[in-house]
Amino acid sequence: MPKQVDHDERRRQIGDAVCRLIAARGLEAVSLRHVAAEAGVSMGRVQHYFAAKDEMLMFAFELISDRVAARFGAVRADDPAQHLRAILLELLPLSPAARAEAPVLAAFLAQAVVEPRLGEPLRRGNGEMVAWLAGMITEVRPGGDAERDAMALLAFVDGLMLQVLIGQVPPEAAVYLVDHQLAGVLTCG
Amino acid sequence: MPKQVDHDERRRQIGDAVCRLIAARGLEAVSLRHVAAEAGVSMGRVQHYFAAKDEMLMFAFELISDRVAARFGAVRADDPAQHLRAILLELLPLSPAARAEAPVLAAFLAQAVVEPRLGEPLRRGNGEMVAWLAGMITEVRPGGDAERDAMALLAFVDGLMLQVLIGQVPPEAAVYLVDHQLAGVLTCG
DNA sequence: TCGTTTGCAATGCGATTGCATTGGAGTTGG
DNA sequence: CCAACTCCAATGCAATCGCATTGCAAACGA
Repeated sequence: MPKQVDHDERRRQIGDAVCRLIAARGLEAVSLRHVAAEAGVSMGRVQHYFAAKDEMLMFAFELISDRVAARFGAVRADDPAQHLRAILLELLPLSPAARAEAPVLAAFLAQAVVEPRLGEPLRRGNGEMVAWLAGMITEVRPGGDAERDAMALLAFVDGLMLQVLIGQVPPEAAVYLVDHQLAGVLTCG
Repeated sequence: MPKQVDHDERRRQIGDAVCRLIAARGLEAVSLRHVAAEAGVSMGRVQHYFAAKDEMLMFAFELISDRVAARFGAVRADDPAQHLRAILLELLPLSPAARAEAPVLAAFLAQAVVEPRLGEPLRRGNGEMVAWLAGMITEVRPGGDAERDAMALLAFVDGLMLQVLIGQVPPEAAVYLVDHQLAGVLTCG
């Protein structure tokens, strides 16, 4: 076997550069040359690890999806209600990690409107999220349409994420809104 | 005065083509040539009415903003609560007109994350919307933090619009969710 | 040592981009 | 009639795009 490098690590570095570009200047700024420059590598290397631009973008999408999932998985809480709240807040661009990932998510979310290949994994991820939220809601407040409340909560934090990203809602206000929304779900119907 | 045409009408026709392109294939499909082809005119004409691509995109943004505002203005209801509900439903891609405009709004919304010049008018429009919603909420249910509930409602329907657009939530379910959310706001805290 | 395979850098190519330029058809005030 | 002005079609141009091709350095098995 000749010269060997960590293939996955190289792909991850390039995918990172793609995400940074999307976060800073949007999806339309992603070109092979820009990605190579952002990653500090040659364009030949980018082409060596990704056969086509589209494959690179899909990899970047899976990369941030996995990263968001990892952040969710790292959330710990004693109380189920606190766990629920922590997860919802984790979706908002409050922490540095979330602030870096949220613009990328928003860009892919909008792209999914006109690109069915993005919509499919996005729907699956959202579906799992709804199922998890519904389970948590049932645990905290048995009875009632937990799945409906889970879908409503997810739509709410998704929209709130965008509002915070465009500077419409300051982060502290977003936390306040989430808390009130959550209270409404868990106490009222 | 030499040959005269309806300048605003011509700009509107081209702006319409831009919106159709965005709705069908996203912002990145907008090029002078594609717009000209979609509008059924020559590229020279597009250039004659818009000095730069950016100006054309901003015009398209104002165009759909005005159109959404017009749809809101056309909503009539006897009951303030019914008025509130009708406006919220009008934001979702349920009617043919809203279905055509929502993908365009979503594209500009995502673009506003990385383009401050879009964020400013978007924030102003959202601010007016929140003020109106808060007024209606106060009218239906005096007392309580109406502005907070208005912001929450707006974030909720914004997120729900995206969920419907990507096929995550069917339209009927969206109506059901809006009704329940509204009931929560107007009856509980 | 030598051939083979991997990992890339470099360059080229056709297509497409936004925009500038040119020129002419059509209309009207002087 | 004609100079002037609007409207716009056509074409050109430099830049950038995604992708293909080429070639070579490095590393290992034989």
